[in-house]
Amino acid sequence: MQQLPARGARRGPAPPARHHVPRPAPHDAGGGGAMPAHAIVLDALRPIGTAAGIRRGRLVFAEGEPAAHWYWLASGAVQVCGFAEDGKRHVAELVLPGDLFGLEACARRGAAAEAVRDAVVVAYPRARAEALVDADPRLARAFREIACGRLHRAQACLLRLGRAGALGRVASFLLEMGERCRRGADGAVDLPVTRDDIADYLGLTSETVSRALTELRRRGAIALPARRSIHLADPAALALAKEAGR
Amino acid sequence: MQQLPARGARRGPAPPARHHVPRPAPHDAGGGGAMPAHAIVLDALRPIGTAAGIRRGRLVFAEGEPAAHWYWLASGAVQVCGFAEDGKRHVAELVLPGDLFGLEACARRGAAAEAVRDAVVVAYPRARAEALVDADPRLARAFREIACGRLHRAQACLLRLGRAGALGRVASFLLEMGERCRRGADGAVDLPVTRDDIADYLGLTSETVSRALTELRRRGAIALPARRSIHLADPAALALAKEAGR
DNA sequence: CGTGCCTTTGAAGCCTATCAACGGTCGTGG
DNA sequence: CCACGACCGTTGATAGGCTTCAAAGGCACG
Repeated sequence: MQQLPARGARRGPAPPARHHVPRPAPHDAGGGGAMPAHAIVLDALRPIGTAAGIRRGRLVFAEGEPAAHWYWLASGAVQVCGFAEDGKRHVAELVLPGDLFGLEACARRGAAAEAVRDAVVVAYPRARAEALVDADPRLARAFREIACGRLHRAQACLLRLGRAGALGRVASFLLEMGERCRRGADGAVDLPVTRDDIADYLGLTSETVSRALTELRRRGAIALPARRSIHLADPAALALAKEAGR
Repeated sequence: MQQLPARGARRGPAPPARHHVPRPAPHDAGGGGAMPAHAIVLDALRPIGTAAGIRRGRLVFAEGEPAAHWYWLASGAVQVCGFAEDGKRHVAELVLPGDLFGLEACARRGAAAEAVRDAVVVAYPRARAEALVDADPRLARAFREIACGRLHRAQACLLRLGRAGALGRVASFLLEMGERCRRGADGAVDLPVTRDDIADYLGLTSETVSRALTELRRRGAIALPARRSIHLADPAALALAKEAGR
Protein backbone atom coordinates (compact mmCIF):
# COMPACT_ATOMS: atom_id res chain seq x y z
CA MET A 1 0.00 0.00 0.00
CA GLN A 2 1.98 2.94 -1.19
CA GLN A 3 1.56 6.44 -2.49
CA LEU A 4 0.81 6.72 -6.19
CA PRO A 5 2.75 9.04 -8.44
CA ALA A 6 -0.13 11.44 -8.83
CA ARG A 7 1.57 13.98 -11.04
CA GLY A 8 0.55 17.11 -12.82
CA ALA A 9 -2.29 19.44 -12.00
CA ARG A 10 -4.26 22.45 -13.03
CA ARG A 11 -6.47 23.70 -10.29
CA GLY A 12 -5.68 24.39 -6.62
CA PRO A 13 -2.84 22.99 -4.47
CA ALA A 14 -2.72 19.32 -3.54
CA PRO A 15 -3.05 18.11 0.06
CA PRO A 16 -1.64 14.69 0.89
CA ALA A 17 -3.51 11.68 -0.43
CA ARG A 18 -5.62 9.51 1.81
CA HIS A 19 -5.00 5.79 2.08
CA HIS A 20 -7.66 3.22 2.65
CA VAL A 21 -8.90 0.04 1.07
CA PRO A 22 -12.32 0.50 -0.48
CA ARG A 23 -15.00 -2.11 -0.27
CA PRO A 24 -15.95 -4.34 -3.20
CA ALA A 25 -17.79 -3.03 -6.24
CA PRO A 26 -20.88 -0.98 -5.38
CA HIS A 27 -22.52 -1.92 -8.63
CA ASP A 28 -22.01 -4.24 -11.55
CA ALA A 29 -22.10 -2.72 -15.01
CA GLY A 30 -25.08 -4.91 -15.85
CA GLY A 31 -23.72 -7.81 -17.86
CA GLY A 32 -26.86 -9.88 -17.67
CA GLY A 33 -24.82 -13.08 -17.24
CA ALA A 34 -24.61 -15.16 -14.11
CA MET A 35 -21.60 -13.43 -12.55
CA PRO A 36 -20.81 -9.99 -13.92
CA ALA A 37 -17.46 -9.61 -15.59
CA HIS A 38 -16.62 -6.65 -13.40
CA ALA A 39 -17.00 -8.67 -10.22
CA ILE A 40 -14.84 -11.50 -11.55
CA VAL A 41 -12.01 -9.21 -12.49
CA LEU A 42 -12.16 -7.15 -9.32
CA ASP A 43 -12.19 -10.23 -7.10
CA ALA A 44 -9.09 -11.52 -8.79
CA LEU A 45 -7.26 -8.22 -8.76
CA ARG A 46 -8.03 -7.14 -5.22
CA PRO A 47 -4.95 -8.74 -3.61
CA ILE A 48 -2.56 -6.66 -5.69
CA GLY A 49 -4.40 -3.35 -5.46
CA THR A 50 -3.18 -0.24 -3.69
CA ALA A 51 -5.52 2.64 -2.98
CA ALA A 52 -4.83 6.33 -3.19
CA GLY A 53 -6.77 9.58 -3.00
CA ILE A 54 -6.62 12.02 -5.89
CA ARG A 55 -7.68 15.61 -5.37
CA ARG A 56 -9.91 17.28 -7.88
CA GLY A 57 -7.99 18.72 -10.82
CA ARG A 58 -5.01 16.42 -10.37
CA LEU A 59 -4.03 13.75 -12.86
CA VAL A 60 -4.15 10.03 -12.11
CA PHE A 61 -1.75 9.65 -15.01
CA ALA A 62 -0.54 11.90 -17.81
CA GLU A 63 -0.41 11.44 -21.57
CA GLY A 64 2.82 9.83 -22.72
CA GLU A 65 3.56 8.43 -19.30
CA PRO A 66 4.45 4.70 -19.06
CA ALA A 67 1.29 2.65 -18.62
CA ALA A 68 2.38 0.79 -15.51
CA HIS A 69 -0.98 0.33 -13.82
CA TRP A 70 -4.59 -0.55 -14.34
CA TYR A 71 -7.04 1.44 -12.26
CA TRP A 72 -10.39 1.02 -10.59
CA LEU A 73 -12.40 3.99 -9.43
CA ALA A 74 -13.80 3.57 -5.91
CA SER A 75 -15.37 6.99 -5.52
CA GLY A 76 -15.42 10.43 -7.08
CA ALA A 77 -15.16 10.91 -10.83
CA VAL A 78 -12.38 10.74 -13.41
CA GLN A 79 -12.16 11.83 -17.02
CA VAL A 80 -9.88 10.29 -19.62
CA CYS A 81 -8.93 13.24 -21.75
CA GLY A 82 -6.51 14.76 -24.19
CA PHE A 83 -5.22 18.30 -24.34
CA ALA A 84 -4.74 20.42 -27.42
CA GLU A 85 -1.79 22.69 -27.80
CA ASP A 86 -3.89 25.73 -27.02
CA GLY A 87 -4.90 24.18 -23.70
CA LYS A 88 -8.30 23.04 -24.85
CA ARG A 89 -9.40 19.78 -23.38
CA HIS A 90 -11.54 17.01 -24.76
CA VAL A 91 -12.89 14.14 -22.75
CA ALA A 92 -12.76 10.71 -24.37
CA GLU A 93 -14.33 8.84 -21.48
CA LEU A 94 -16.17 9.57 -18.29
CA VAL A 95 -15.24 7.18 -15.49
CA LEU A 96 -17.74 6.63 -12.69
CA PRO A 97 -17.36 4.75 -9.40
CA GLY A 98 -17.08 1.03 -10.03
CA ASP A 99 -15.46 1.41 -13.44
CA LEU A 100 -12.07 0.13 -14.50
CA PHE A 101 -9.93 2.52 -16.53
CA GLY A 102 -6.42 3.02 -17.81
CA LEU A 103 -6.39 -0.40 -19.52
CA GLU A 104 -3.78 0.47 -22.14
CA ALA A 105 -2.29 -2.01 -24.54
CA CYS A 106 0.62 0.21 -25.53
CA ALA A 107 3.61 0.95 -23.37
CA ARG A 108 2.60 4.56 -22.89
CA ARG A 109 -0.60 6.44 -22.14
CA GLY A 110 -2.47 7.71 -25.14
CA ALA A 111 -4.43 10.13 -23.00
CA ALA A 112 -4.41 11.60 -19.53
CA ALA A 113 -6.80 10.81 -16.67
CA GLU A 114 -7.93 13.70 -14.55
CA ALA A 115 -9.97 13.61 -11.36
CA VAL A 116 -12.91 15.97 -11.80
CA ARG A 117 -14.01 15.35 -8.22
CA ASP A 118 -11.96 14.24 -5.25
CA ALA A 119 -11.52 10.58 -6.03
CA VAL A 120 -10.24 7.35 -4.55
CA VAL A 121 -8.64 5.02 -7.05
CA VAL A 122 -7.15 1.54 -6.70
CA ALA A 123 -4.05 0.83 -8.77
CA TYR A 124 -3.03 -2.62 -9.98
CA PRO A 125 0.54 -3.06 -11.27
CA ARG A 126 0.03 -3.95 -14.89
CA ALA A 127 2.63 -6.67 -15.11
CA ARG A 128 1.19 -8.54 -12.13
CA ALA A 129 -2.38 -7.96 -13.27
CA GLU A 130 -1.64 -9.29 -16.75
CA ALA A 131 0.04 -12.33 -15.23
CA LEU A 132 -3.07 -13.01 -13.18
CA VAL A 133 -5.29 -12.66 -16.23
CA ASP A 134 -3.02 -14.90 -18.27
CA ALA A 135 -3.27 -17.62 -15.66
CA ASP A 136 -7.05 -17.84 -15.57
CA PRO A 137 -9.08 -18.26 -18.77
CA ARG A 138 -12.28 -17.36 -16.98
CA LEU A 139 -10.69 -14.14 -15.85
CA ALA A 140 -9.30 -13.51 -19.31
CA ARG A 141 -12.74 -13.85 -20.81
CA ALA A 142 -14.24 -11.47 -18.27
CA PHE A 143 -11.55 -8.94 -19.02
CA ARG A 144 -12.12 -9.34 -22.73
CA GLU A 145 -15.78 -8.69 -22.17
CA ILE A 146 -14.98 -5.49 -20.32
CA ALA A 147 -12.57 -4.29 -22.99
CA CYS A 148 -15.02 -4.96 -25.82
CA GLY A 149 -17.81 -3.34 -23.84
CA ARG A 150 -15.65 -0.28 -23.39
CA LEU A 151 -15.05 -0.19 -27.13
CA HIS A 152 -18.76 -0.42 -27.66
CA ARG A 153 -19.36 2.56 -25.40
CA ALA A 154 -16.68 4.56 -27.17
CA GLN A 155 -18.28 3.83 -30.53
CA ALA A 156 -21.65 4.90 -29.16
CA CYS A 157 -20.03 8.19 -28.18
CA LEU A 158 -18.65 8.50 -31.69
CA LEU A 159 -22.06 8.02 -33.21
CA ARG A 160 -23.43 10.63 -30.85
CA LEU A 161 -20.73 13.18 -31.60
CA GLY A 162 -20.98 12.57 -35.30
CA ARG A 163 -24.59 13.09 -36.03
CA ALA A 164 -26.28 14.84 -33.10
CA GLY A 165 -26.56 18.57 -32.41
CA ALA A 166 -26.15 20.24 -29.05
CA LEU A 167 -29.63 19.38 -27.78
CA GLY A 168 -29.33 15.79 -28.88
CA ARG A 169 -25.92 15.37 -27.28
CA VAL A 170 -27.05 16.76 -23.96
CA ALA A 171 -30.24 14.69 -23.96
CA SER A 172 -28.22 11.59 -24.81
CA PHE A 173 -25.74 12.40 -22.07
CA LEU A 174 -28.48 12.77 -19.50
CA LEU A 175 -30.00 9.43 -20.42
CA GLU A 176 -26.57 7.81 -20.17
CA MET A 177 -26.01 9.31 -16.76
CA GLY A 178 -29.46 8.21 -15.71
CA GLU A 179 -28.42 4.65 -16.39
CA ARG A 180 -24.89 4.79 -15.07
CA CYS A 181 -25.33 7.02 -12.02
CA ARG A 182 -26.86 6.06 -8.75
CA ARG A 183 -30.07 8.03 -8.28
CA GLY A 184 -30.76 10.19 -5.25
CA ALA A 185 -33.64 9.67 -2.85
CA ASP A 186 -36.02 11.74 -4.96
CA GLY A 187 -35.06 9.91 -8.14
CA ALA A 188 -32.86 12.76 -9.31
CA VAL A 189 -29.49 12.08 -10.90
CA ASP A 190 -26.55 13.52 -9.01
CA LEU A 191 -24.15 14.76 -11.69
CA PRO A 192 -20.52 14.23 -10.72
CA VAL A 193 -19.32 16.86 -13.18
CA THR A 194 -19.64 20.56 -13.91
CA ARG A 195 -21.12 22.11 -17.06
CA ASP A 196 -17.59 22.61 -18.30
CA ASP A 197 -16.83 18.93 -17.91
CA ILE A 198 -20.01 17.99 -19.74
CA ALA A 199 -19.11 20.41 -22.52
CA ASP A 200 -15.66 18.90 -22.95
CA TYR A 201 -17.20 15.44 -22.98
CA LEU A 202 -19.76 16.37 -25.65
CA GLY A 203 -17.52 18.57 -27.74
CA LEU A 204 -19.46 21.73 -26.88
CA THR A 205 -19.02 24.81 -24.72
CA SER A 206 -20.41 25.20 -21.23
CA GLU A 207 -22.68 28.00 -22.45
CA THR A 208 -24.22 25.77 -25.09
CA VAL A 209 -24.71 23.00 -22.54
CA SER A 210 -26.42 25.46 -20.24
CA ARG A 211 -28.68 26.63 -23.02
CA ALA A 212 -29.59 23.06 -23.95
CA LEU A 213 -30.45 22.27 -20.34
CA THR A 214 -32.62 25.38 -20.16
CA GLU A 215 -34.39 24.33 -23.35
CA LEU A 216 -34.99 20.81 -22.06
CA ARG A 217 -36.36 22.24 -18.83
CA ARG A 218 -38.62 24.55 -20.82
CA ARG A 219 -39.96 21.50 -22.62
CA GLY A 220 -40.65 19.77 -19.34
CA ALA A 221 -38.22 16.96 -20.08
CA ILE A 222 -36.10 17.64 -17.00
CA ALA A 223 -36.06 19.59 -13.77
CA LEU A 224 -33.06 21.17 -12.08
CA PRO A 225 -33.77 21.02 -8.34
CA ALA A 226 -30.18 21.73 -7.33
CA ARG A 227 -26.91 22.75 -8.90
CA ARG A 228 -25.69 19.25 -9.59
CA SER A 229 -28.97 17.42 -9.48
CA ILE A 230 -31.09 16.69 -12.50
CA HIS A 231 -34.48 15.08 -12.40
CA LEU A 232 -35.36 13.17 -15.57
CA ALA A 233 -39.02 14.09 -15.59
CA ASP A 234 -39.81 12.83 -19.08
CA PRO A 235 -37.36 10.25 -20.46
CA ALA A 236 -39.49 9.85 -23.57
CA ALA A 237 -39.07 13.54 -24.36
CA LEU A 238 -35.33 13.14 -23.83
CA ALA A 239 -35.18 10.17 -26.15
CA LEU A 240 -37.06 12.24 -28.70
CA ALA A 241 -34.72 15.20 -28.32
CA LYS A 242 -31.79 12.81 -28.71
CA GLU A 243 -32.69 12.28 -32.33
CA ALA A 244 -32.52 15.97 -33.17
CA GLY A 245 -29.85 16.48 -35.78
CA ARG A 246 -27.78 19.56 -35.96
CA MET B 1 -16.55 -23.04 -46.11
CA GLN B 2 -20.03 -21.78 -46.54
CA GLN B 3 -21.94 -18.73 -47.65
CA LEU B 4 -22.29 -15.97 -45.09
CA PRO B 5 -25.64 -14.41 -44.26
CA ALA B 6 -24.80 -11.14 -45.96
CA ARG B 7 -28.06 -9.32 -45.40
CA GLY B 8 -29.36 -5.89 -46.11
CA ALA B 9 -28.23 -3.43 -48.72
CA ARG B 10 -28.59 0.02 -50.16
CA ARG B 11 -26.97 0.32 -53.53
CA GLY B 12 -27.23 -1.91 -56.61
CA PRO B 13 -28.17 -5.60 -56.86
CA ALA B 14 -25.95 -8.32 -55.43
CA PRO B 15 -24.23 -10.91 -57.59
CA PRO B 16 -23.18 -14.18 -55.94
CA ALA B 17 -20.30 -14.06 -53.49
CA ARG B 18 -16.88 -15.43 -54.32
CA HIS B 19 -15.27 -18.09 -52.17
CA HIS B 20 -11.60 -18.44 -51.63
CA VAL B 21 -9.16 -18.61 -48.75
CA PRO B 22 -7.00 -15.51 -48.58
CA ARG B 23 -3.35 -15.66 -47.78
CA PRO B 24 -1.94 -14.69 -44.38
CA ALA B 25 -1.88 -11.09 -43.16
CA PRO B 26 -0.47 -8.67 -45.73
CA HIS B 27 0.72 -6.33 -43.00
CA ASP B 28 1.01 -6.25 -39.22
CA ALA B 29 -0.56 -3.27 -37.47
CA GLY B 30 2.85 -2.27 -36.18
CA GLY B 31 3.01 -3.57 -32.62
CA GLY B 32 6.73 -3.08 -32.22
CA GLY B 33 6.98 -6.34 -30.24
CA ALA B 34 8.66 -9.52 -31.42
CA MET B 35 5.62 -11.15 -32.98
CA PRO B 36 2.74 -8.83 -33.77
CA ALA B 37 -0.52 -9.54 -31.99
CA HIS B 38 -2.40 -9.57 -35.27
CA ALA B 39 -0.27 -12.38 -36.65
CA ILE B 40 -0.66 -14.49 -33.53
CA VAL B 41 -4.42 -14.22 -33.54
CA LEU B 42 -4.78 -14.78 -37.26
CA ASP B 43 -2.55 -17.83 -37.19
CA ALA B 44 -4.64 -19.39 -34.47
CA LEU B 45 -7.96 -18.51 -36.06
CA ARG B 46 -7.20 -19.51 -39.62
CA PRO B 47 -8.40 -23.13 -39.31
CA ILE B 48 -11.93 -22.07 -38.41
CA GLY B 49 -12.29 -19.23 -40.89
CA THR B 50 -14.63 -19.18 -43.87
CA ALA B 51 -14.25 -16.58 -46.59
CA ALA B 52 -16.93 -14.70 -48.44
CA GLY B 53 -17.20 -11.87 -50.89
CA ILE B 54 -19.31 -8.83 -50.03
CA ARG B 55 -20.40 -6.43 -52.75
CA ARG B 56 -20.13 -2.73 -52.23
CA GLY B 57 -23.10 -1.29 -50.40
CA ARG B 58 -24.05 -4.58 -48.76
CA LEU B 59 -23.86 -5.24 -45.05
CA VAL B 60 -21.52 -7.76 -43.46
CA PHE B 61 -23.81 -7.65 -40.47
CA ALA B 62 -26.66 -5.43 -39.35
CA GLU B 63 -27.30 -3.59 -36.11
CA GLY B 64 -29.21 -5.67 -33.60
CA GLU B 65 -28.26 -8.91 -35.32
CA PRO B 66 -26.81 -11.72 -33.14
CA ALA B 67 -23.03 -11.35 -32.92
CA ALA B 68 -22.17 -14.86 -34.04
CA HIS B 69 -18.86 -14.20 -35.80
CA TRP B 70 -15.61 -12.35 -35.61
CA TYR B 71 -14.36 -11.00 -38.90
CA TRP B 72 -11.10 -10.30 -40.65
CA LEU B 73 -10.93 -8.13 -43.73
CA ALA B 74 -8.84 -9.62 -46.53
CA SER B 75 -9.43 -6.96 -49.15
CA GLY B 76 -11.67 -4.03 -49.96
CA ALA B 77 -12.96 -1.71 -47.25
CA VAL B 78 -15.63 -1.90 -44.55
CA GLN B 79 -17.21 0.71 -42.32
CA VAL B 80 -18.73 0.03 -38.91
CA CYS B 81 -21.61 2.43 -38.76
CA GLY B 82 -24.92 3.35 -37.23
CA PHE B 83 -27.98 4.76 -38.92
CA ALA B 84 -30.20 7.55 -37.64
CA GLU B 85 -33.93 7.42 -38.03
CA ASP B 86 -33.81 9.90 -40.88
CA GLY B 87 -31.46 7.62 -42.77
CA LYS B 88 -28.32 9.56 -41.95
CA ARG B 89 -25.29 7.44 -41.41
CA HIS B 90 -22.32 7.86 -39.15
CA VAL B 91 -19.20 5.78 -39.30
CA ALA B 92 -17.69 4.65 -36.01
CA GLU B 93 -14.76 2.79 -37.50
CA LEU B 94 -13.01 2.41 -40.80
CA VAL B 95 -11.80 -1.14 -41.41
CA LEU B 96 -8.90 -1.65 -43.80
CA PRO B 97 -7.43 -4.87 -45.22
CA GLY B 98 -5.67 -6.83 -42.49
CA ASP B 99 -7.91 -5.54 -39.69
CA LEU B 100 -10.11 -7.59 -37.42
CA PHE B 101 -13.60 -6.25 -36.79
CA GLY B 102 -16.95 -7.20 -35.33
CA LEU B 103 -15.40 -8.21 -32.00
CA GLU B 104 -18.51 -7.66 -29.92
CA ALA B 105 -18.82 -8.56 -26.29
CA CYS B 106 -22.58 -8.34 -26.21
CA ALA B 107 -24.93 -10.89 -27.73
CA ARG B 108 -26.07 -8.50 -30.42
CA ARG B 109 -24.44 -6.03 -32.75
CA GLY B 110 -24.32 -2.47 -31.54
CA ALA B 111 -23.68 -1.19 -35.04
CA ALA B 112 -23.77 -2.39 -38.62
CA ALA B 113 -20.81 -3.14 -40.89
CA GLU B 114 -21.10 -2.05 -44.49
CA ALA B 115 -18.75 -2.81 -47.34
CA VAL B 116 -17.82 0.49 -48.99
CA ARG B 117 -15.85 -1.33 -51.66
CA ASP B 118 -16.19 -4.85 -52.92
CA ALA B 119 -14.63 -6.79 -50.07
CA VAL B 120 -13.50 -10.26 -49.08
CA VAL B 121 -13.99 -11.06 -45.42
CA VAL B 122 -13.14 -14.12 -43.35
CA ALA B 123 -15.65 -15.09 -40.67
CA TYR B 124 -14.73 -16.98 -37.49
CA PRO B 125 -17.60 -18.52 -35.49
CA ARG B 126 -17.48 -16.63 -32.25
CA ALA B 127 -18.03 -19.57 -29.93
CA ARG B 128 -15.18 -21.56 -31.48
CA ALA B 129 -12.93 -18.51 -31.64
CA GLU B 130 -13.49 -17.69 -27.99
CA ALA B 131 -12.81 -21.29 -27.06
CA LEU B 132 -9.50 -21.12 -28.91
CA VAL B 133 -8.58 -17.88 -27.18
CA ASP B 134 -9.54 -19.29 -23.80
CA ALA B 135 -7.25 -22.25 -24.33
CA ASP B 136 -4.10 -20.27 -25.04
CA PRO B 137 -2.92 -17.48 -22.70
CA ARG B 138 -0.51 -16.18 -25.29
CA LEU B 139 -3.36 -15.88 -27.74
CA ALA B 140 -5.56 -14.29 -25.11
CA ARG B 141 -2.94 -11.65 -24.46
CA ALA B 142 -2.57 -10.91 -28.15
CA PHE B 143 -6.30 -10.56 -28.49
CA ARG B 144 -6.40 -8.29 -25.46
CA GLU B 145 -3.75 -6.15 -27.05
CA ILE B 146 -5.81 -5.83 -30.20
CA ALA B 147 -8.99 -4.96 -28.31
CA CYS B 148 -7.25 -2.32 -26.20
CA GLY B 149 -5.56 -0.94 -29.30
CA ARG B 150 -8.91 -0.65 -30.97
CA LEU B 151 -10.24 1.22 -27.96
CA HIS B 152 -7.27 3.51 -28.19
CA ARG B 153 -8.01 4.28 -31.81
CA ALA B 154 -11.66 4.94 -31.03
CA GLN B 155 -10.68 7.37 -28.31
CA ALA B 156 -8.33 9.12 -30.70
CA CYS B 157 -11.30 9.54 -33.04
CA LEU B 158 -13.29 10.98 -30.17
CA LEU B 159 -10.60 13.52 -29.44
CA ARG B 160 -10.52 14.44 -33.10
CA LEU B 161 -14.28 14.83 -33.43
CA GLY B 162 -14.53 16.72 -30.21
CA ARG B 163 -12.12 19.53 -30.65
CA ALA B 164 -11.15 19.85 -34.32
CA GLY B 165 -12.91 21.76 -37.08
CA ALA B 166 -13.42 20.53 -40.62
CA LEU B 167 -9.91 21.29 -41.80
CA GLY B 168 -8.36 19.65 -38.75
CA ARG B 169 -10.48 16.55 -39.09
CA VAL B 170 -9.64 16.08 -42.74
CA ALA B 171 -5.94 16.69 -42.15
CA SER B 172 -5.98 14.23 -39.28
CA PHE B 173 -7.82 11.70 -41.40
CA LEU B 174 -5.29 11.99 -44.20
CA LEU B 175 -2.40 11.43 -41.80
CA GLU B 176 -4.16 8.39 -40.38
CA MET B 177 -4.71 6.98 -43.84
CA GLY B 178 -1.12 7.69 -44.69
CA GLU B 179 -0.09 5.42 -41.86
CA ARG B 180 -2.69 2.72 -42.29
CA CYS B 181 -2.92 2.49 -46.07
CA ARG B 182 -0.46 0.93 -48.40
CA ARG B 183 1.11 3.65 -50.56
CA GLY B 184 1.14 3.54 -54.33
CA ALA B 185 4.25 3.49 -56.46
CA ASP B 186 4.52 7.30 -56.48
CA GLY B 187 4.05 7.52 -52.73
CA ALA B 188 0.44 8.58 -53.05
CA VAL B 189 -2.21 7.19 -50.75
CA ASP B 190 -4.96 5.26 -52.48
CA LEU B 191 -8.15 6.14 -50.64
CA PRO B 192 -10.53 3.19 -50.36
CA VAL B 193 -13.51 5.47 -49.72
CA THR B 194 -15.52 8.22 -51.40
CA ARG B 195 -15.89 11.78 -50.14
CA ASP B 196 -19.25 10.79 -48.75
CA ASP B 197 -17.70 7.99 -46.73
CA ILE B 198 -15.04 10.32 -45.38
CA ALA B 199 -17.72 12.83 -44.46
CA ASP B 200 -19.72 10.26 -42.53
CA TYR B 201 -16.54 9.15 -40.79
CA LEU B 202 -15.60 12.67 -39.76
CA GLY B 203 -19.07 13.92 -38.94
CA LEU B 204 -19.11 16.34 -41.88
CA THR B 205 -20.73 16.61 -45.30
CA SER B 206 -19.09 15.64 -48.55
CA GLU B 207 -19.12 19.27 -49.67
CA THR B 208 -17.20 20.36 -46.59
CA VAL B 209 -14.71 17.55 -47.07
CA SER B 210 -14.20 18.63 -50.63
CA ARG B 211 -13.67 22.22 -49.57
CA ALA B 212 -11.17 21.18 -46.94
CA LEU B 213 -9.23 19.14 -49.48
CA THR B 214 -9.19 22.08 -51.86
CA GLU B 215 -7.91 24.33 -49.10
CA LEU B 216 -5.18 21.86 -48.18
CA ARG B 217 -4.17 21.63 -51.81
CA ARG B 218 -4.10 25.40 -52.05
CA ARG B 219 -1.71 25.44 -49.10
CA GLY B 220 0.53 22.91 -50.81
CA ALA B 221 0.00 20.30 -48.10
CA ILE B 222 -1.39 17.74 -50.51
CA ALA B 223 -1.80 16.98 -54.19
CA LEU B 224 -4.71 15.21 -55.85
CA PRO B 225 -3.24 13.36 -58.84
CA ALA B 226 -6.28 11.15 -59.32
CA ARG B 227 -9.80 10.76 -58.07
CA ARG B 228 -8.98 8.44 -55.25
CA SER B 229 -5.32 9.16 -54.88
CA ILE B 230 -3.88 11.71 -52.49
CA HIS B 231 -0.23 12.65 -52.29
CA LEU B 232 0.84 13.86 -48.86
CA ALA B 233 3.23 16.49 -50.10
CA ASP B 234 3.81 18.23 -46.78
CA PRO B 235 2.99 16.12 -43.70
CA ALA B 236 4.24 18.90 -41.44
CA ALA B 237 1.67 21.28 -42.88
CA LEU B 238 -0.97 18.61 -42.35
CA ALA B 239 0.06 18.13 -38.74
CA LEU B 240 -0.17 21.86 -38.33
CA ALA B 241 -3.61 22.05 -39.91
CA LYS B 242 -4.69 19.23 -37.63
CA GLU B 243 -4.46 21.52 -34.65
CA ALA B 244 -6.83 24.05 -36.13
CA GLY B 245 -9.81 24.38 -33.84
CA ARG B 246 -13.23 25.17 -35.08
C1' DC C 1 -19.20 37.62 5.65
C1' DG C 2 -16.38 37.93 1.66
C1' DT C 3 -14.46 35.79 -2.36
C1' DG C 4 -14.20 32.67 -6.14
C1' DC C 5 -16.19 29.54 -9.12
C1' DC C 6 -20.18 27.92 -11.38
C1' DT C 7 -24.17 28.88 -13.92
C1' DT C 8 -27.12 31.50 -16.70
C1' DT C 9 -28.34 34.84 -20.21
C1' DG C 10 -27.38 38.15 -24.05
C1' DA C 11 -25.31 39.85 -28.62
C1' DA C 12 -22.29 39.31 -32.54
C1' DG C 13 -19.60 36.60 -35.75
C1' DC C 14 -17.69 32.48 -37.79
C1' DC C 15 -18.20 27.93 -39.43
C1' DT C 16 -20.69 24.35 -41.41
C1' DA C 17 -25.05 22.35 -43.35
C1' DT C 18 -28.14 22.83 -46.93
C1' DC C 19 -29.76 23.70 -51.52
C1' DA C 20 -28.37 24.10 -56.25
C1' DA C 21 -25.77 23.56 -60.42
C1' DC C 22 -22.03 21.96 -63.34
C1' DG C 23 -18.14 19.17 -65.23
C1' DG C 24 -15.84 14.82 -65.18
C1' DT C 25 -15.37 9.87 -64.81
C1' DC C 26 -16.71 5.25 -64.80
C1' DG C 27 -19.67 1.49 -66.00
C1' DT C 28 -23.03 -0.30 -68.93
C1' DG C 29 -25.21 -1.39 -73.11
C1' DG C 30 -25.80 -0.69 -77.91
C1' DC D 1 -15.80 1.33 -80.27
C1' DC D 2 -18.95 4.66 -79.07
C1' DA D 3 -22.87 6.64 -76.57
C1' DC D 4 -25.50 7.07 -72.77
C1' DG D 5 -26.50 7.43 -67.91
C1' DA D 6 -25.49 7.35 -63.14
C1' DC D 7 -22.47 8.63 -59.78
C1' DC D 8 -18.75 11.36 -57.89
C1' DG D 9 -16.46 15.56 -57.10
C1' DT D 10 -16.19 20.54 -57.07
C1' DT D 11 -17.83 25.21 -56.47
C1' DG D 12 -21.23 28.92 -55.17
C1' DA D 13 -25.01 31.18 -52.25
C1' DT D 14 -27.74 31.15 -48.28
C1' DA D 15 -29.30 30.09 -43.70
C1' DG D 16 -28.82 28.29 -39.29
C1' DG D 17 -26.33 26.67 -35.22
C1' DC D 18 -22.61 27.05 -32.26
C1' DT D 19 -18.69 29.54 -30.47
C1' DT D 20 -16.94 33.54 -28.68
C1' DC D 21 -16.97 37.62 -25.96
C1' DA D 22 -19.27 39.87 -22.17
C1' DA D 23 -21.71 40.53 -17.86
C1' DA D 24 -24.50 39.50 -13.93
C1' DG D 25 -26.54 36.51 -10.25
C1' DG D 26 -26.06 32.57 -7.02
C1' DC D 27 -24.13 29.10 -4.30
C1' DA D 28 -20.27 27.11 -1.75
C1' DC D 29 -16.30 27.55 0.61
C1' DG D 30 -12.89 29.61 3.51
